Amino acid sequence: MPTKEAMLAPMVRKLAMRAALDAQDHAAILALPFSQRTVDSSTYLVREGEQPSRCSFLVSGYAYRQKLTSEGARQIVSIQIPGDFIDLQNLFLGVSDHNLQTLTRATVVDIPVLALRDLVLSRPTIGRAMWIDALVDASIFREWIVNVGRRDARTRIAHILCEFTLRLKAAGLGEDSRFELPMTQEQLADAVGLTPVHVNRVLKTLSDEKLITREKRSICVKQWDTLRGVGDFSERYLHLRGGLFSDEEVFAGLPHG
Amino acid sequence: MPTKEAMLAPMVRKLAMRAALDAQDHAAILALPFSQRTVDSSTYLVREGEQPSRCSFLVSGYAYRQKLTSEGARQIVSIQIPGDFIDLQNLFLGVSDHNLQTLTRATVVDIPVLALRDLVLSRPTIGRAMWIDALVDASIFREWIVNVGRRDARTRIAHILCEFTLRLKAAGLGEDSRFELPMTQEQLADAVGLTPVHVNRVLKTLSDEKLITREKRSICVKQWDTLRGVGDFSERYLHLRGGLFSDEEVFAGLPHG
DNA sequence: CGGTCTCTTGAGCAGAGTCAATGAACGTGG
DNA sequence: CCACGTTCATTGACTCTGCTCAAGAGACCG
Repeated sequence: MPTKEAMLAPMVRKLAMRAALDAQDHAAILALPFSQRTVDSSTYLVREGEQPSRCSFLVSGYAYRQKLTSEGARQIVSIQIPGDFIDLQNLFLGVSDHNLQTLTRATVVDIPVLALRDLVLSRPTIGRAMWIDALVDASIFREWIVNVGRRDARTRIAHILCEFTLRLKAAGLGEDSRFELPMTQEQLADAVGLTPVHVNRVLKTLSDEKLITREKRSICVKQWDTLRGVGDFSERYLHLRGGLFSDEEVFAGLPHG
Repeated sequence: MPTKEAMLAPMVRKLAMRAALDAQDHAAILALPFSQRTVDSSTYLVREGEQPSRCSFLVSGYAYRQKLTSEGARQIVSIQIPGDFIDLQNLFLGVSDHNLQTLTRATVVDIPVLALRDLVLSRPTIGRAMWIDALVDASIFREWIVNVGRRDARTRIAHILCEFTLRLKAAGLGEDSRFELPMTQEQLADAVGLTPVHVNRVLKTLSDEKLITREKRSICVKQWDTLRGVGDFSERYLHLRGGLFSDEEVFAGLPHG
């Protein structure tokens, strides 16, 4: 049984990436009330229309936010990785406007909204860090609109692979440029607004061209520079620089080509 | 020459819709330092890569945020209407990740980022209102991802028309369900991820079916209920209820059909 | 070992794009 | 007040990217 501190430590790490927390900030975060749960993949954490009274933080595992159209089509609007706040909008919005679902078995920490609001008010630096987190989230949404609205299938998929690579790297996950992508091709399709069949064909060509390799659900970027070009990818929208990463750190270890 | 109070009054109105401001909050907003400018249509207010030192508030006129792909394609990621904060992300993000451009001749009020940060810290209710504003923004981005990713052209365009109708109505603009849409079909196309030619065809069919009427750049919704159905539109994501609007107010005056 | 889920591949189709020409609206200067 | 240029809207003909339908192959699991 992990201690309370051990469960909230990833949250300290996350917020410390966004703003310079002092010792009191650390202590205030670790003093938060919370509950913890581990759930199976495909579990709904929040459903559209609900009024959640807590905000969740993803300790381990992956999750995604999705919305359904009346035709039954699903669009994934974001992928959350370990160390992400997954529904910070509950902090101030009453009713959830989307569904939040786990991608894999996952452990989340739930924090009462009211406690988090107090924290944001009483510790300005933490408030700032959370603001930044929410704003970066919004920036990623904007890029996804561009991705889905104006890029062709090949570019779109290369782009999202680049995004995962850098985000996982920034979160300290994945080794070199290999990363576990625990998504089915159907889920990937729902994230980029394509059909699973077409995603499959595009992945095949990327793999035939040796830009990536695939095994099971793990994808390995073999030629970062080329994939970056194919995906029309610029990391500006991830706002990694705002944090503690220099350019060298961001790109270190990614294979040229 | 309008007084200082007159220029900032719309901002008070906007924030008051998001949270219950008291007299001190009002005074604090009206005491903000600011400069004001009126610019022509198509003027860039912020360019991607810049580090703006001020946040802009749109007093009159329309604006949009857009990003360009390396192919030269443009995607509009949001439309801002009078009374909107148009780049609240400058509050805490250093480098702009998108371009901000006026759609029409517009008057904006620029507020130094530092002054706004102080305000957010010193007046918690105002901070809360701005949080909500940013979170609603993000919610709209999510819906746009769905719109562009999973809806066909007809549904997509009907949906965005519904969004404008309600947002303009909530902002106290537009009479009945008539509203001025100061966009070219090319701009509308860039907002929904289609080509101008196809937008034109879809608008024609909507107009042939008497769901809307068009004159110049003004669009009038004739059969709200039907258009809402065609556009697979649900207003939840606009989070109007969080504010001062009841259901009756939101829908009042929209023509049935 | 059968069932289910996911991946893969082919064949044919269609929604939206491209290219191109015409027309309408508007502002400007002569 | 009219001629002209520019911008935007409209329409047709044709193309193509990505979708649909369908079948088969792996992989995993109880």
